[in-house]
Amino acid sequence: MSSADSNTPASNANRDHDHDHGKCVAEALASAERVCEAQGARLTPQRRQVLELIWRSHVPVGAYEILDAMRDGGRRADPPTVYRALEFLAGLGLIHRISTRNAFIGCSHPMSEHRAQVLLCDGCGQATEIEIGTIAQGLTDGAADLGFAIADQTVEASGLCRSCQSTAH
Amino acid sequence: MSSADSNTPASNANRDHDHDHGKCVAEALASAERVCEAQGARLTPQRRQVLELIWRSHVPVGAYEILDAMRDGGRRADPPTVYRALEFLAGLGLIHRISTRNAFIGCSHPMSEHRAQVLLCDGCGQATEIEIGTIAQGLTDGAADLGFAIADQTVEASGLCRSCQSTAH
DNA sequence: CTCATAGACGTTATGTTATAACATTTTATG
DNA sequence: CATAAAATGTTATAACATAACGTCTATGAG
Repeated sequence: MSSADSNTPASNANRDHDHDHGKCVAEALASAERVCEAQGARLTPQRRQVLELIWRSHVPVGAYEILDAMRDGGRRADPPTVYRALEFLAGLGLIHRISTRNAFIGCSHPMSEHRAQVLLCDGCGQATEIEIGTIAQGLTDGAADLGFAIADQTVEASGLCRSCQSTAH
Repeated sequence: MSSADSNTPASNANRDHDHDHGKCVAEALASAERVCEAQGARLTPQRRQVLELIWRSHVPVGAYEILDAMRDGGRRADPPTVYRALEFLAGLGLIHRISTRNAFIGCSHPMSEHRAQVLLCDGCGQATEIEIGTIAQGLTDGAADLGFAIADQTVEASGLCRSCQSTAH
């Protein structure tokens, strides 16, 4: 087995560029099955395919890339098909929308309630989901001081991951 | 003069729904002049108009709304005209792009270096820029722990502002 | 002054992302 | 099987953004 992976889905926060990605995917699909089961939701073949396509890498994937990939796979598909699947998956917390990129990534720990943050590497394009409780809470509290009740948070940062810093000259 | 305003541009963090908005606009334009002066940048009539249109309210404004407003004002305009002005203004920190809304707001304290957060009310639509240093720093530090060097942050939260909570039933 | 330059702006066309609206099929269930 | 709800198909269009290239204008060097 490869490099620095641990056994938890959340381990992608520390993943290497050459981690065992097959495992990421397998875990993600297994989690998805469990989440759907638990919620009484149906992970149809189409939804599953979209989820798999998103999990092909840790680079956020655009809706139309997914669409093209589905068509390459021989399936007939149109934008609403993809967006419906995305809406479904996001609703269950199985994927996250990356607002600054108009793209989507698989959620690395969909089973737990979380308010995550995302790091986006300008070098390799990979997204890394992290969860710093003090950020989510600090934002909630800071807003509350102004009487503002937060329902939803979007926290995205771009920059360079460790390996892309080494690579850069 | 109206309600709870103080004299600092940053006061919009606490602004009331019926604050003296003329003052917001006047201050914003004055700041813009100073920033441009300081940077050797030119606040052309067109750029100034876009900035004024963004400052018509604290609700994030889409590029095509700006475009329509410019046309209503009798000026001929096309999308690149607007996007160029937006790019210019954002480059100087005079406006911020709201990624989760594909829209823009005037920056409430453009003179100072800052890594702000934005609160978006789902009721009235207003955006409020806040600056909680521990959030920006916590994110930077948390990323650094993973070897990730943050260059840029996007922190947006949606929910209900104080007055929209009162209003809601 | 006039010429060269760079920045700003005009103009056309197109690329990219997302959703509205309504028809049809599939699935779960009584 | 009948039925209702969920999922999907289908067409069309809305909404957001930029590429590419041409023209104008302010400004400074000579």
